[in-house]
Amino acid sequence: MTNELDPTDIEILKLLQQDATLTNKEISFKLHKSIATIHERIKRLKEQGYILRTVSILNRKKINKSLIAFSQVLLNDHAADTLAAFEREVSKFPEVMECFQMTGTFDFILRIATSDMDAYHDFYRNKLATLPNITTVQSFFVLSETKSDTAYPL
Amino acid sequence: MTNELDPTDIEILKLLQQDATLTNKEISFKLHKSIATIHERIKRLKEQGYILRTVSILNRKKINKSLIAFSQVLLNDHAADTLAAFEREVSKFPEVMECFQMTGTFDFILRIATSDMDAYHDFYRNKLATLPNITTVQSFFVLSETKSDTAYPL
DNA sequence: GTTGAAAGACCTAGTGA
DNA sequence: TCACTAGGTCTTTCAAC
Repeated sequence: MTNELDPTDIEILKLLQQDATLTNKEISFKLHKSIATIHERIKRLKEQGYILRTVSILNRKKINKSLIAFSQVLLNDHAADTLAAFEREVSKFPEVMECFQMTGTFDFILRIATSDMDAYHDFYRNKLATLPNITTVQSFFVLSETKSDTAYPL
Repeated sequence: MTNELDPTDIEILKLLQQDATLTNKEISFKLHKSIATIHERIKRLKEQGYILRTVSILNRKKINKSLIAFSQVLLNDHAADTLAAFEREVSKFPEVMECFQMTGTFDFILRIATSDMDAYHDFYRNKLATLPNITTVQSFFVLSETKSDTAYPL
């Protein structure tokens, strides 16, 4: 079986990125295909790793995660071991939802979710700033969410 | 019924943030509750807006979105109308997955998904840079993903 | 690759405890 | 909150095209 996507696969992925509670039946109706075809396609898309996982997205304001920060971190040593150690340790903090190594004037960008500025301060002081080899941390805070999507353009 | 979360609700949300394909039966087994209880809880969590939606997360490298950029945008005018107009227009671009208004030395941060640097360049030149009132755009590119989670800590 | 059919699993609402 | 019930829906498989 081929490992490339045809237009039906693309449409299925578009739909599931927006709403993964759609049943095979509903998708088959939208795409004018049989239920078995849709079932087979989705099974293959999961097996071949196109679909990584299916998750519920929560309303962060209702679960007391009102403050989102993006923190840019610069290290004072760029040996592979140092970078790997930072990645390993920072990933353990539950407040850190994302960690990317970046091009440019800093090394990493972190997305940090906390309840408020006090909680962020606590995280910064007692967790992030205790990691070795950090030169600077520059943080920016989300004032408002204009667009917040997990779907890639297809 | 109250609008606060008890420990069972928290556990359900934790599970569904990681894997929303779990059946009520599986969740009831993990949490040592009846299926009816789990069903009732999840229904309520959706109705009360704790669970916003359920989506499939795709493998961006397999769907030709290898390049992720974070772009910091500074505007030359901060009237409410200007901000709103920028938000409205930038949200229309499918490459823009996220747009947040931020505290600090710039106004917005955008997460942009494209296939490669050529595609990013095209987006920048023909879409983003054509919007009015932009003073500067500073972009950083993801070198590697250390952690990429949609789940909030609970 | 696609289809329809069929069996089994699951969802959902309701009852009574 | 639970156990149980029952109807309806969905998933999953498979022989056949």
